[in-house]
Amino acid sequence: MLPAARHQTIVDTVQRERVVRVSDLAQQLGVSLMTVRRDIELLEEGGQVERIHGGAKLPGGATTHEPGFELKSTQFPAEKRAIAVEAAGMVHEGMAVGLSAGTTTWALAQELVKGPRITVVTNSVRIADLFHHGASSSGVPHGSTVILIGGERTPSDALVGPIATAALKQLHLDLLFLGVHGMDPDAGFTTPNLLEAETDRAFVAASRKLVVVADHTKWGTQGMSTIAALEEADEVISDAGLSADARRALGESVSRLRIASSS
Amino acid sequence: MLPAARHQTIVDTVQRERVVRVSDLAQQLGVSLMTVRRDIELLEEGGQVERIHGGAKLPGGATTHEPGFELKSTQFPAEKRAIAVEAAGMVHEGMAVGLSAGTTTWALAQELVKGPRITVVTNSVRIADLFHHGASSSGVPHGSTVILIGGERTPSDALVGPIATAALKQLHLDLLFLGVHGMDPDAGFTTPNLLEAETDRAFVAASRKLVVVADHTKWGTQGMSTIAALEEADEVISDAGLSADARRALGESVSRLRIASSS
DNA sequence: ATTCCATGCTCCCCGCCGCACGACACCAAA
DNA sequence: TTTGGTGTCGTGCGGCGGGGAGCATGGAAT
Repeated sequence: MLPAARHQTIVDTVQRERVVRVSDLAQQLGVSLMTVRRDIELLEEGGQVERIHGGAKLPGGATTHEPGFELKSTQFPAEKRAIAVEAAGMVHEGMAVGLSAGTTTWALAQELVKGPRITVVTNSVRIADLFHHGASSSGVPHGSTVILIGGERTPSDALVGPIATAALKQLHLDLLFLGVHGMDPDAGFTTPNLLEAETDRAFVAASRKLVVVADHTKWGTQGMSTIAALEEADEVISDAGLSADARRALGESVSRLRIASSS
Repeated sequence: MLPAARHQTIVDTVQRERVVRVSDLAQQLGVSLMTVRRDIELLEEGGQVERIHGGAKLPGGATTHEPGFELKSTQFPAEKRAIAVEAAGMVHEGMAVGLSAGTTTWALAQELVKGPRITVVTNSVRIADLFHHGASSSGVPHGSTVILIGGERTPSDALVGPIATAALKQLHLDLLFLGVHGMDPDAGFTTPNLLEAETDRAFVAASRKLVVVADHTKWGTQGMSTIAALEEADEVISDAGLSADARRALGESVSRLRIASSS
């Protein structure tokens, strides 16, 4: 195995596991402990991992948040935040707003907590938590009502399944912010999880207006399951990194394309 | 287990439970009390948790009004644990089990996590979290399926309301463990929260068998809203502190009264 | 054939962890 | 309030396991 391939494997493993021990890596890679240590030393200089006693972890204070999640949420913080701020501007007092599960919608939720009193409907436990005790920790109670849609839990902390879709059929939302894993002119808005796609479709059906929030990296990605065609979205909010191609295609398909500026 | 992984688990647990005790963490992580204390000390310097007597809590949380209050309120005394162990013995592989929200059912959930693979239906976010995260952090995934019933969130972390009751109407449970705030020969099983009582009634209706878990302090307490009459319970599990009066009254009303011994 | 370099090995050092004891905080009863 | 009891916290020491430096080996490039 080439050193470069080994390094890549180590980085991948660290990103996946958050923390790995030298001995495990050595066994997995079929090399000695010393080699792994030296690799980690190199990777640390490149800032790709952080060395700790007995192994390596992903760099930065990534350990401060929760499994697998913060990795994505810190990937493009500026862009996501900009999108969130832009999206939050669409929300007014008293509205019934839907938030699908995802890192972008989570960033949006962080903005909405600071905003006017609204009713939030979500299938993300994390987002519900944010409103629930995000409120109490900030001292002044946040008046917003949060309805958490039930169901079974996916690895990404979304609640999905027949319970969730049935609950959504009873509800009618003014506005839905949908986070997606991919958007593509052919496949439309997609997610890799079949059950989550079904729940997202129920979300879409329950809402009068669909706003997709997606940073530019989502363009061109096709998840396994389609949530909706591009044309079904009333608005798409993305960031300045979006390619000209994408802007053109989205501009033709959706009613309005907003580009959030990171300023 | 690596220190970093341990820290991560501690932070996750604190975020999930709001407060944890050193001894529980030590047991869960398989390390000594001293190690946990040292970890918490480090994490406190990083501002990720806040140290309190006997454990840790999430930082800056408005959960505390009086010093040292939190631990007491969330620890489960021997009685609750004994009840939980007794109740857990009724659960077998593959069953569909309902758990209402409450501290006693939460204690029960902690036992069930260690037990056979089952399907759990609950309206408590904390119980759902317990199964979800408890699994990943303990290394070996817990095979149980957890369905979280949706709705609006009460201060006690229960999800209630029409969404919740509608979801329960679709489900049929083998067994329901119901936690109550009070039980009384006249008022029956009660809770102070009207919405929660409604959801609990839906729980009762969805289940073939009703088991009420309640420590002896609940006897004689009348909450504002009645969930069910004493006669509706198939079993009641309480602890040795239950008065003779209570034992007689319950013995006449329910099919079976179990007293959990704290041994 | 020679040089270079990545790898593995070994010894020694150091940080981490657990145990035991004394000090202290919290709670409860008077 | 004071007093007693229980459980928690902090420190010192010893053991253990991982980290680091230097050297030997083997393969590849020159």
